[in-house]
Amino acid sequence: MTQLLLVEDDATIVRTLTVTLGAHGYRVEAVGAGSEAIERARSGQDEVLLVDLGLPDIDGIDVVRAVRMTSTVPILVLSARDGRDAKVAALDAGADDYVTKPFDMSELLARLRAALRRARPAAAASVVRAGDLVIDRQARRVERAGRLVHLSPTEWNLLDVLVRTPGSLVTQREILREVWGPQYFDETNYLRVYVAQLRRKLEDRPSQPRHLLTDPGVGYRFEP
Amino acid sequence: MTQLLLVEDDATIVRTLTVTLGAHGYRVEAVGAGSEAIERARSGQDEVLLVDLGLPDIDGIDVVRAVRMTSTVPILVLSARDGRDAKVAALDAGADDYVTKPFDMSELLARLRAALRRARPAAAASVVRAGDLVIDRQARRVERAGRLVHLSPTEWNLLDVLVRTPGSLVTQREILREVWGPQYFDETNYLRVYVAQLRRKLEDRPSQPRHLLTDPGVGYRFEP
DNA sequence: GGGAATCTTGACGTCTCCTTGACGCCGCGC
DNA sequence: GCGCGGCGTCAAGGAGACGTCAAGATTCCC
Repeated sequence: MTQLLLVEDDATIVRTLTVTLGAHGYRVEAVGAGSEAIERARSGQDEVLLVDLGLPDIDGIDVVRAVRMTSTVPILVLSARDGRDAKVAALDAGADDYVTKPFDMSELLARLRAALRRARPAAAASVVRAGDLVIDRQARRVERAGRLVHLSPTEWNLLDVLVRTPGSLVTQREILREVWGPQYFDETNYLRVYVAQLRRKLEDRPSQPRHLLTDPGVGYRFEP
Repeated sequence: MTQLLLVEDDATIVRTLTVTLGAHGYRVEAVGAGSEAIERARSGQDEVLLVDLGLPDIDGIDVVRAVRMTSTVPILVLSARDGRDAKVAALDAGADDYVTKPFDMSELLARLRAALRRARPAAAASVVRAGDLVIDRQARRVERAGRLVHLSPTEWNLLDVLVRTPGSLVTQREILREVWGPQYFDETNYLRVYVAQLRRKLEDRPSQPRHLLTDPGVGYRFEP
């Protein structure tokens, strides 16, 4: 269920969208005035905003601008105006997308998915936790017990391959191909050396690893 | 200057867009085939992709999907097809936006701005503290132990790029692009010189830095 | 036009990282 | 009991990246 705030004063459109979006996994909350919308957006309970430009009190573009002052929530603007200037103004005010009425519902849904897809990883970043380890793939950062751990490029690439699929086995061949290149497929020496280095840096007792596990003869896995 | 990869096989459109986008602050690199695009996107040197759907070798949607496997770079799809299905397919494959040809240039520019605004790291707090350092990004002001530290323009720009995402690694390429411009991507000399200058001004023991850290062969990070 | 600040460039010593080989341990099959 | 293969560990060497310094070159401001 995705919480969506609809800012729209036309009761017919509100009804249509509430039903249709509701059928596609959205919980729709509707407000009719821009001032209400700004206040409610501040509470941060909505994951995405759908803003109509034709509001009774405030211009929709000002709503977008006001919300953007305090929030990075995705905003889609709906409008009957197909004018170039309105689009540019809305997008530059901070809107993420602009859909012209009459709009196609499957397109609107696709654009909502796209906006949410972008917004979500940013909020719940691609961070993997395991015991006292924090691995932030985006920031290329590894912490152990709150302290930054320095990894060499190869060490990081190896860890990244394993962490990408937590808990599941990655074959030696696959690791070698990803980290060193396809022609290194039989250099299992490298794996032994670098896995050992990672364990020394990341495990409490490198000789009895809890996170970087060996499947003898097959490959390695990262266990959270 | 923003580095943009244009994936388009029609030479006329390439020429038009290169000129027009170039006049608006984009450095346009064009490739005509999808396979080229996928390979080049992997290098991570482009800040945004503009993909045409009608390519000679691979379907543009597959290009989008392939790039999305390895990258979160913003992708705008250009297409002559106005069909609902094509839009939905492209957006669900990972495109950030879909613009129908013939498109209005000012709208395309606005959509590019919107996509880039989202992609750029959510501006960290305007004031960042680390030890006895106080860095006010908005005021362009740096204090160390309560005393104002003077930075040259380049020194400031470099520090700003690193402080914008505290704790996360910034690649050499990215720093050079942001501070000196895309064509300086291999002038790592500059980095060494300016990082050293910053350390001399900001670190207690420049030879054992605590905040401006090196990841040899990869980049630098600001550690609070 | 002159001086100061800033940027660019090159050289050199130092350090990190990747690679490689040797050795010991363990489990398994003979 | 013994040999064998796979794994973990260690350390050395060389290539390349980095830190440092200082001398031009350039820009900017007065």
